[in-house]
Amino acid sequence: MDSALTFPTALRELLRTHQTFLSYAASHVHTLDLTLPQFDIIITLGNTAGINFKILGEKTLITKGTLTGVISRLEDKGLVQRVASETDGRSQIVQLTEAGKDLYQRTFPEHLAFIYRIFNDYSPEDIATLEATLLRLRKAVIAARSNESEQLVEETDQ
Amino acid sequence: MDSALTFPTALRELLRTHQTFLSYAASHVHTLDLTLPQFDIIITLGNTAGINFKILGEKTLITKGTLTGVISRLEDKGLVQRVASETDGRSQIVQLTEAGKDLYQRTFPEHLAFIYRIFNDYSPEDIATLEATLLRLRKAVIAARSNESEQLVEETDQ
DNA sequence: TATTGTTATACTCTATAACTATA
DNA sequence: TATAGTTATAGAGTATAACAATA
Repeated sequence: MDSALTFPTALRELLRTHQTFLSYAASHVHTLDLTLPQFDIIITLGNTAGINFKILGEKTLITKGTLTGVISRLEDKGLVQRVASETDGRSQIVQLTEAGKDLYQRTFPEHLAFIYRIFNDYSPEDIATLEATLLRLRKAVIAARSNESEQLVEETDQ
Repeated sequence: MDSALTFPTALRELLRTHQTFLSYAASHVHTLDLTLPQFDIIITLGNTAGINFKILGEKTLITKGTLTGVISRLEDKGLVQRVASETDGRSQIVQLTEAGKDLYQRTFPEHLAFIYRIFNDYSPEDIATLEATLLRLRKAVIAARSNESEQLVEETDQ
């Protein structure tokens, strides 16, 4: 036991929980011959008419330079396509192709089912509680991140 | 097509929560000039006398080939050192150097404090509930992972 | 001038397999 | 034969900055 630590060690487990979960989720995604960022793009585009690079990057937390490469690889796989924006000549819309839509509709429920195996011993109420807990956590992280970036903006001069 | 999703879309938020959290945690770790896997090694080695590659890989979910590179980079930074095992000629023990211990003792509490900013609006009971929820989730993921593949990772409780 | 997306660079992580040296 | 760790390889993501086209 780490009794020397003055901070709750359970928070170390929080980090480990996230890591373990991501590793588990990735093991399914890799069976689709996709990376986690690539699958993230697919499910973000799912059930939309297309999203431009700027918004897509904000939603997936992938910076623009990286996003160009990720989208190009998905394009090479025939899963997404670039379409010029009609309202802004600088902007490119990223859409799922028909193959991409097929993949999304086939694998997203499959992915959720894979995730659901985790919850064998959970009651429906347990799952609802977990989802509410995580949603609140997500909002709290976003709030903290906002405060952080404000501080970073203030510190940009070093 | 709107009824195509038979699974709660809230689980999509679960993925996003993990991602958002990791991104937030990474933003602090990067200020230490460390990557997330490197920091993971540091906090795993913290308050231990050293761990060999095999166990270290199991704890951090980094495969051996990758681990060699990660440890070498940390060695280049003077934060860890390799020590030959006295009982097994094949085995290398990885330890924090004095600089590594300093870093750990200075930054782990700092990291937890950074994480704690998320919980501004949480009561102590809320935090306890969240920790219990996540610990249960972690155990459930490990159980699902065990069922999924034959290569079981022996988890040591802390 | 500011913004959108691309290109270029250098680094790190990842998975995999072949390899060595011990056991 | 099996195991612990290294090396080699190819691919992918990351941050960062410079850049072109458009607003």
